[in-house]
Amino acid sequence: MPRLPRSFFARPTLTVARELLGQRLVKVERGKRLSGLISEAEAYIGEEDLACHAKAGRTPRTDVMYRKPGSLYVYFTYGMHWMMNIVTEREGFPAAVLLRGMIPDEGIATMRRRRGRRDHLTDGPAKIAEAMGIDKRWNGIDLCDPDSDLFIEPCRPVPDSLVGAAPRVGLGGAPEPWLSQPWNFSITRAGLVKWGQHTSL
DNA sequence: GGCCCGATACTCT
DNA sequence: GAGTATCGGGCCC
Repeated sequence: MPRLPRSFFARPTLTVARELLGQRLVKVERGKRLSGLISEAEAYIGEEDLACHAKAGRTPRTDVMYRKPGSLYVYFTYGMHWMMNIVTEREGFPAAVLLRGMIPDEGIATMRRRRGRRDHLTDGPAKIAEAMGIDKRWNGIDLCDPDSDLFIEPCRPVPDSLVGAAPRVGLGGAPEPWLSQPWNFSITRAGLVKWGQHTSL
């Protein structure tokens, strides 16, 4: 199975976030594939970015952000939700892309079961993690290791005309300019239609 | 569709 | 002890 190589993630985080749109997130469970196309991704870049967890430096939680690109950073928030991020740039520099939206494709019945048969399967970061069965056990795994059961498969590129950039979501009181940086990338609603996808997004 | 709010436990101060 | 890169239910359009 083809998977995006480390060289894809070892680039500027904004580039990686933008280019992750339209790529396929795949998890193999007991030989069965769960997958979806990434529709929204958000960049967090370095200790200077005061919206980034690494603003507090290297701690037990943020340690993975300093590791090699292509590592998975999974963290827990609001007392109940897991979030998936992919580490970017060079080893030693803390940056990552948060996966915020996905168009479900393979294994939808499994995702629906995990999501309690709710309609909105993967239109939010915690929903993706729940539908894909990702929790702390997956923190630190390497998506570029040919043996890992989680990876990004190259798929259809999304043209710029179908992509929007916006401020990042849920940052609350983060100071400027970080609060307003347009570091959230998504396939627009019109773009989703053009893609022929019909989802709850 | 929208707004409001409570749940819930981990992380760092 | 405060804050949190969210979600879903209740309610009202």
